Amino acid sequence: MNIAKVVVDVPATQTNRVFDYKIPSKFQGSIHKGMRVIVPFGPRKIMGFVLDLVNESEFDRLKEISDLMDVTPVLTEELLDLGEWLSEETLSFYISSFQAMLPQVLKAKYKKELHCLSSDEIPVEFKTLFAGRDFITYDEFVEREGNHAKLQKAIRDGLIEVIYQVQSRETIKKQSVIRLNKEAHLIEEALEDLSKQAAKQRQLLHYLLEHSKPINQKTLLKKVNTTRASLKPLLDQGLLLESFEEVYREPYEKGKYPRTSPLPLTNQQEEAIQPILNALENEEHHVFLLHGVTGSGKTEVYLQSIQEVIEKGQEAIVLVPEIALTPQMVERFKGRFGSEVAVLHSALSAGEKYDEWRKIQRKQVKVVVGARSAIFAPFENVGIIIIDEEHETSYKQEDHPRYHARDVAIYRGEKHRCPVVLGSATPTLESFARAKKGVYHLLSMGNRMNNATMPTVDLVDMREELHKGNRTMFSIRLKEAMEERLKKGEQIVLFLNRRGYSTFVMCRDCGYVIECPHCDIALTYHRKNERLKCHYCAYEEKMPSMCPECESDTIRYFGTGTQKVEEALAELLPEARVIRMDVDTTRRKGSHERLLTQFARKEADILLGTQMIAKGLDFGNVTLVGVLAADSLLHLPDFRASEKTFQLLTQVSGRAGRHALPGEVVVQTYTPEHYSVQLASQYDYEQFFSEEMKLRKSFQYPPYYFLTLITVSHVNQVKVMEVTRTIVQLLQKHLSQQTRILGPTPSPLTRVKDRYRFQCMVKYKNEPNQRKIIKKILTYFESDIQKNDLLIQVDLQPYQLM
DNA sequence: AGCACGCCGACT
DNA sequence: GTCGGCGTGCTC
Repeated sequence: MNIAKVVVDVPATQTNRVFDYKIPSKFQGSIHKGMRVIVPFGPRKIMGFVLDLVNESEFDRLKEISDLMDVTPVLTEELLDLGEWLSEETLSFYISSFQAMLPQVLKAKYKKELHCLSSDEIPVEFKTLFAGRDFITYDEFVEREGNHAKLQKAIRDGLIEVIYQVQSRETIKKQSVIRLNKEAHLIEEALEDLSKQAAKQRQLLHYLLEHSKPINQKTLLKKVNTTRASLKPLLDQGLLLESFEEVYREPYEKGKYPRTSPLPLTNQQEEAIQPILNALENEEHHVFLLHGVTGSGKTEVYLQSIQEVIEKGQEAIVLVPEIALTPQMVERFKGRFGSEVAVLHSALSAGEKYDEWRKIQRKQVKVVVGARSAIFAPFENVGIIIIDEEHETSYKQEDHPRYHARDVAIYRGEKHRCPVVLGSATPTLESFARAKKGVYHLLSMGNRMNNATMPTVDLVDMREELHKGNRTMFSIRLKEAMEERLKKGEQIVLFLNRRGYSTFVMCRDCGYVIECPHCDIALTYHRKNERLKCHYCAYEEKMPSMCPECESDTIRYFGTGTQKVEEALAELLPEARVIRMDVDTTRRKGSHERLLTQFARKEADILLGTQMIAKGLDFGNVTLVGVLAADSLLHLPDFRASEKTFQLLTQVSGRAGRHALPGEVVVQTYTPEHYSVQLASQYDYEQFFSEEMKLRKSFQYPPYYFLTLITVSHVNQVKVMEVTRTIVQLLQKHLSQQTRILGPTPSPLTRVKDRYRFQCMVKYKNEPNQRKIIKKILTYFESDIQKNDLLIQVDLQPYQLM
């Protein structure tokens, strides 16, 4: 095997294939599939992944691999296959899929350097630029000098050489470890020779003689209560030896989590877990849909299934939504499986993520709990894959590769012949429909643990409140309920859905709304620095004191943000202690955890927050949940709006009355008659499912039809419309008769960052050639894409329609 | 994506 | 004649 097939780090249509490279003899035997290598590509050097090792190539002028970037492969053979499949499936570049499967620090960074070869003959202006240095970065050259012609001449004349550096960003944390460097009797001798004043040095030696084991420098100095100053002479004399050993960055302190044991299962849990255990035993791939109401004990089912997997010597992947990856959740897994667990989520630093990933790669852990990308955990003997809160939209990646973690899970589950468990109180219609059809295996848990009942839900019609003259954001019913809890010392969770309710600025006189000059959307008011910001581009401006249109000074911000609710709350219930949780108050590392701990310790009466408090929280003292605006999601231009509303209301209601105390939910809405609000208040998923399915059928939406969303964007609106129209025509010509193609229509966000956006939607039942046709269409527009900055985005099975 | 090559107009 | 602008095409 002296030839490597390499996918290079150039995300472009023309380079989306393998390139062959000769393996120099010095790398023979040490190079393996799945490693990163540095290869010459054109005039530069770049990173690439080795996909295969072969003996022959069609190409006759092969270049050699320059260097290896890894000692062991970073991608297993399974993941290499998965990456290829993922690229085909999502119409992405191979390189993008491979990068998506690895921690960010393994992404190569590139440096271009100018090396001075002959400092005598070099032109004066270069001499000052180099100022005696051997080399400068290309960026520095561009910044300070920038004369390209002169540079090229100097290169041609052999005075300057361009060197391309490829570096990986990973860093390995090392710690200093101290050990004795001589035999004990020699140390004893040295002790006698030590100066009388060297008390600390003596103590250090004594300590090491006593324990005779290598010890972390920090701990040693602490034990002896000294500093490195007294250690240094001993190292210099060669009595002690210092070495640097690799350590993992520990985002979760060791031993912090008290160990838990498996709890006895209820009958309901027992019935749910049995089919999973059977599948494990028979090594069968099945997809299970675990439909369990909030508080029914799904997590314990996961934990005990994983236990079984570990006992079989296999590994487990658990996905939880980013937002639910709270310390509470981590605690449940760490508590049960201790150091066998790696945790991967976005709040970790790049280095921490890399360390957790390495624990998986080295098989030092058996379980990974993580957000979407943890589905690519490089385990080689996966025994179970669990996706908690299966309906969460965060499982769909919104940029390339646009994959859904559920699809990847099922693909890997088939490969490893292991069960995949999808858990939810409110499954997606797609999954529930598949379960009903028998494609998935349905497991139901309809009752809560501890015989707790679901909290009663009061729907409050906010239109009536308005008629009664109540103009505040709290209904009389909610206000009374809150006062009652405060009196009893019980706690309250207030939920506000920010989406679709952002705080825009409007003039009360003329109705003028301040919009982003680059995007078709109202600017959002940020109270903190009195500025208006655009959520889609970086634009921001100062909050004006008068209307730019009519110069009236009655310009105000509208909408309901958590900050505004907090202020109103302070007015309404001045004695209540409120914790506000939103992106602003949880931005700092660990603040999420701190706020929740405060609330758990009953240091506050009310927890007010957005999405992030809707899931996974479990506080026994919470007996009231208030939903301030239930229908804020309902009117978004999204066929899943009703489904999302139902899911959210159900999830939020689930936060109350989970233990001994009964719970109550007050839902404020402007559309109490809407079926998703009604049925959520009755906890009737089945009924909601059948109502919603009827609508999906008549409007031809999933799960009856598959969707493909194609979005075209360009600065020129006419161009966008033309291209979209052509795409629609091409699709109509090549796709089957039964398939419906809608469009061209302007996107819900017609202009973003000064680019116009048009879209078309494909609704189909069966289109085996769709990807091939779309690929052809993309090739057709290839030159426009490359030269004219045309952008065509294809999203198969889109979640976000905006 | 870079980068070189090459063609064409403007200038020493 | 030479320099530098950008369109075209290739990268094992």
